[in-house]
Amino acid sequence: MDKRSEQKAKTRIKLINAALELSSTKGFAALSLREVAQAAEIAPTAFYRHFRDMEELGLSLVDEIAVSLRRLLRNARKNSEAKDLSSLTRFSIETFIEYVNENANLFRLLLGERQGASDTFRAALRKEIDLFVVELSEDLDRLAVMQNQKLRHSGYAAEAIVTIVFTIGAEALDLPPFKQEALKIRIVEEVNMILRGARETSRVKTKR
Amino acid sequence: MDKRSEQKAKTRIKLINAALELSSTKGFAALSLREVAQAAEIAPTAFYRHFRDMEELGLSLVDEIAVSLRRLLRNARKNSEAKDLSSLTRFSIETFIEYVNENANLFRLLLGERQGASDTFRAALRKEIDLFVVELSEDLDRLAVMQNQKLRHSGYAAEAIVTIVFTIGAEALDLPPFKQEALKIRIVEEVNMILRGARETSRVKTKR
DNA sequence: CATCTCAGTGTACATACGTAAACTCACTCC
DNA sequence: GGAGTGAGTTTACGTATGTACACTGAGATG
Repeated sequence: MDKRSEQKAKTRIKLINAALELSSTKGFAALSLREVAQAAEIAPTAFYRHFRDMEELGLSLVDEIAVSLRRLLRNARKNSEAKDLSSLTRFSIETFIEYVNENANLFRLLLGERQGASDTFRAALRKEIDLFVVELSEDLDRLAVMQNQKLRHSGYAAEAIVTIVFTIGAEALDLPPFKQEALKIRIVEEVNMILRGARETSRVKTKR
Repeated sequence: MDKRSEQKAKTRIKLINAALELSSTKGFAALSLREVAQAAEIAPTAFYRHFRDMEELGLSLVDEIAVSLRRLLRNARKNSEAKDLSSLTRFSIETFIEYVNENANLFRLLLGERQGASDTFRAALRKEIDLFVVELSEDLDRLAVMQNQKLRHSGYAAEAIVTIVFTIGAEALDLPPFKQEALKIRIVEEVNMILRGARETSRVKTKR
């Protein structure tokens, strides 16, 4: 590869990381172009060689989130063979919390900017989350078949699960490791609740 | 009441509303003292007669959210007599969506600043949400008794429900009214899923 | 090798920021 | 009714912001 464009790519990454780093403490909306440039160790005006403005940088961050989420999904699937649903749930959530810890800044951005940010920004994030929900929904269906069970509207179940896991999981970010254990249990419990509720019981005990 | 402090209270409210208004588009963290003062139609330096800095204003906004949430809960309860659980769920969620629409800015702040903001800010919001969860949890218990049912860990159920309702409900903010109907159905469906999963079935079908 | 390209720099400017200080003047209070 | 109070204003400051413009110099190109 070009030595020139290689160097450019490097600074671009420096900018992205700087923005990620800074946004985790004060929120992306509060970042200034200059402070990002400074953190990336370039002159303010060099910023424009990479992005038109802060909004465009923001969209690149969303891309970053997107590939990161896909990696997460891929990893979770790879290790999900030949397990029963309950230990699979537990395992997936551990994978997830691990991911959250490793990508704290990305994750903070993902959740923090769902509200508040610009329309473009918000829409881009929504799209990524929806995609994640769809994938999980398909996994749930696949799994139900494998286990000879029926789920009703796995779509709703998936959305509910993603909402819970993402939102409660975000709290892990501010917690010391030893407290994260309790959090995991809470999440597992709640996800199981949803799965139980989604399961089509062979004969439901109706009161009347 | 004092004519003087009456006037002061009025400007204070103007400041709070201005901040609320502005924060809904760009996020609270991105607000400057000067623009809030300008929106409230006072000189920038008069801001200090009311708050030490923007952080203190923020905490007042959280207070505003707190009383607003309590009002919501009170209203929902007042109209919840003599209903079965499923229509009660539906009704509560309609009340909630109505509330969200009427307090759009407060609500955006509540959700948007859960991440991102300062520690004090975040902690204050967390406290309010937790309180809400506790109240809902008690309501669930009370209801279960009334209907002669058993719930397991209503606490988890309440947390899951609040998370779902708040997060998905927040999407209503960006939706035209005619699309909000579909959203309500989604929420109702997911909440019912959780409630079904939380219900202690008289005899659980265990595999082994 | 001469020339071109372009990521990054340095300087400059208008504008917005937070806040200190000294002020005004409608009000409260004795 | 005269003194004191305090919400709000005006002026002023040092600092940070976004961005235009002219530049440099290492690396690509023919």
